[in-house]
Amino acid sequence: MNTEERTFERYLRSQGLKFTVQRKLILRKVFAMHDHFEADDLATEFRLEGKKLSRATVYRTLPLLVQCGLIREVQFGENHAHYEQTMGHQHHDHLICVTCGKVVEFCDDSIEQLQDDVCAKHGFQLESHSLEIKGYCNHCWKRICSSASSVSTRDDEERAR
Amino acid sequence: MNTEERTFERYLRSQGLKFTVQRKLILRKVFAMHDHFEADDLATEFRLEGKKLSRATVYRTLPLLVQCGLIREVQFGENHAHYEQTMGHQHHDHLICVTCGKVVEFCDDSIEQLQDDVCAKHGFQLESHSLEIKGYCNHCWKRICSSASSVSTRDDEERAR
DNA sequence: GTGCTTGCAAACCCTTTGCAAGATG
DNA sequence: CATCTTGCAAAGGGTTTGCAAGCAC
Repeated sequence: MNTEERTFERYLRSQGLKFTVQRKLILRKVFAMHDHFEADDLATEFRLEGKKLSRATVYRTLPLLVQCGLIREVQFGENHAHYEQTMGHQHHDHLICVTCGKVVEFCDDSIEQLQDDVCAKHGFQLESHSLEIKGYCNHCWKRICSSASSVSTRDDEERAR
Repeated sequence: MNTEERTFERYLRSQGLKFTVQRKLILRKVFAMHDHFEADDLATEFRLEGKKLSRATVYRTLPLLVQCGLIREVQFGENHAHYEQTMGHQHHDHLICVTCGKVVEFCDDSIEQLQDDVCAKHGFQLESHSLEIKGYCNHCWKRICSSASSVSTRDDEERAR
């Protein structure tokens, strides 16, 4: 059993909850995901692998993983939840390309520091923060500049897959 | 006709769209709102005033107002959209109390500058950004510290209304 | 008139929940 | 064996959409 599993099990027991097969499978899948994922991504993968694990269980388990600090919820401006691992990933924020949807992670200590200052100034006790910058990535920006008439949108990209 | 209306009308015409009664009513209501609002807030107000204006029309109109720059969408970590006016409101970000839900607006030029730098470093062309800091407001933090056993949650606050 | 808009209701997506059957400690 | 958990399917919010009737230009 690895670190995440021990952390999760300890958390569950501390709450009088049980470390079930399903919860273990979800934990493993979450830690096998690269980058960001949605609740539905997990459910779909389980279905594809032929593992019986209902959407409801996924939706019930993710908040537990958030509560014990193994994952965090991130906002990408869409009206549904996205998650990412916290372990082995220091805190970071996201740059999102509004054209192709590409997400770039970045970390900036100065910004973090200034956020602490803002909190202090307004008498807030900081708990978490999320900074989401939207713009055009290098690739898309060049394409827009070179041919303003035929811009590929995120929809086009998705259709192309 | 005031500035917002002229802006909206000009935008609509430029797109071959029409400046209907409903669109004018929604625009006015939006500019009569204080702070932040949700699509449903508008629909509900119209209903209360006895004005016939369907939810569908509100949902169809808000994106138009975003596209012409009169309002912007803001994320508060809930899985549905919130909006705020842009005119007369310089760019700002939000501090959100995780306990009582209070939202405080703030503006920090240094943070803005650093965001520009981050974009430049990653070859992004900045389009917009949103910084959302969650924490405990002064009031809630004191209450938590003084009585760790009886913390009022946002749910409690809502129930109390 | 032509074409964009509206209202309605149904559909949609993401998420939550009640319940009876099944697992866990 | 008491309790927590699961899967199912139904319900729940917020949002979108097809369609026929209604307006704007």
